[in-house]
Amino acid sequence: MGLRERKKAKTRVALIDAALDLFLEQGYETTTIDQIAAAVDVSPRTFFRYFGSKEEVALAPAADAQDVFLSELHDRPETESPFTALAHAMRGSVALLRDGEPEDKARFLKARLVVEATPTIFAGQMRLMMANEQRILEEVARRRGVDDLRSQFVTATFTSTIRVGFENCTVEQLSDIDEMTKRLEDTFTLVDEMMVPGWDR
Amino acid sequence: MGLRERKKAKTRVALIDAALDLFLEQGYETTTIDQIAAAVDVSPRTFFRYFGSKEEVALAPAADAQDVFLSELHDRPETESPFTALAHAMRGSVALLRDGEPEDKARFLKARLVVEATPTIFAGQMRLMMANEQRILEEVARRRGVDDLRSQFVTATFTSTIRVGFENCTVEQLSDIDEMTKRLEDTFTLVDEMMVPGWDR
DNA sequence: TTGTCATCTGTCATGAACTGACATAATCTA
DNA sequence: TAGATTATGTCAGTTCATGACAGATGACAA
Repeated sequence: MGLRERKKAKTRVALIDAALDLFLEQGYETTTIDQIAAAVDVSPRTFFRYFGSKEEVALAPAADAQDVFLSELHDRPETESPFTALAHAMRGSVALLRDGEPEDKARFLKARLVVEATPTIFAGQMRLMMANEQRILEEVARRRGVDDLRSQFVTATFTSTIRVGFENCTVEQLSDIDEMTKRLEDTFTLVDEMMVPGWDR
Repeated sequence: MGLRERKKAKTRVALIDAALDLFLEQGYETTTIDQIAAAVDVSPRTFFRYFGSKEEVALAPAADAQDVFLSELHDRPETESPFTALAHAMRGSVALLRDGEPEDKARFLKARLVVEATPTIFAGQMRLMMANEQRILEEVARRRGVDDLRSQFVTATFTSTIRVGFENCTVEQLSDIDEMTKRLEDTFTLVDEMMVPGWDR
């Protein structure tokens, strides 16, 4: 990796970190692009060369996490039923985060706090999840052999499960990956109880 | 109702209609507040006295529809299980629209086309749905007697059902309420097949 | 009817989020 | 080191959104 590429990656991360810190400190709406750019010593125009919008920088960690999840999903064995594969892919993604760089973990949790605190960003995350749902649907349809209403419902149910699992957490729970994992498992268990056996086949 | 109040309601509807027509004609991003205001012969400043943002005018019909749904939900008999009450409230809302003023119907369908065509607005609709979900959750929790993970899941499942039912429609399906109803019933039937009896009690 | 009050509306000024154009500076490659 | 690429800064301009104030309009009582 050349110097140019390394510098770019560094600037990108610096912009995300500076933005998240400012968002947490003084709120998303009240911090300006100028402030974020100044904190990293680049021009405001350069900010927009890294991120298409102010919203995008706040959602960058979430977007990255979704890419990780998708990659985990594609690595699941063919024998697993769709929902089982989805659940394990989720567990794998959380594990990667837990065992990864502390800075990455901190960044992810900060981003979650910002999302929870800002309706605009929360909506953006929903849009992100919906976009991701299309990619998940492809995998579910592939495993089931048909792209029908049921495949869509299995996919939507997974999204709901994740959403419910992450939602309504206290700040403590939001800041602790183990707590998150526990909550997630409770929700997966609940789904198991509520669904007819073989519902996702 | 006094003249002032009538005038206000008229201006509001005129702004929505003008905005939706412009959005459909030339796209959401490219139409300006100035254009919308000019089409209704009011100042741009006045537009913002009726709607907090450009997004809000596009989502006004969706927001109104959600209020109707909530009202239908509260009218459902106590004996119905949560999901049954939700499904019937949805049927009731659609029926009200079907049998209501043709202009209201046209406005609702136009708004749906705009939402489908515009990612930003789509995200906004998600935010609306999430906000509404909180209100739905209250009713589900009330009927079940407890606000727990299961109540949240029942609520989220309903939201998913509606979303899947309305999603991936052709423009024709989007423009025809009977088609929408049919699709919705198919989805409700599917949920019935996939869930364990009494799952929402 | 008329005068007073509350409310709505238009005008103006301002700030912040973007975007295109172009020049400069940094990196890469031969 | 020279020349090609690519990143960055500067500048000008558009649009969204909001506060302040003045004028217009409907509401209401004497």
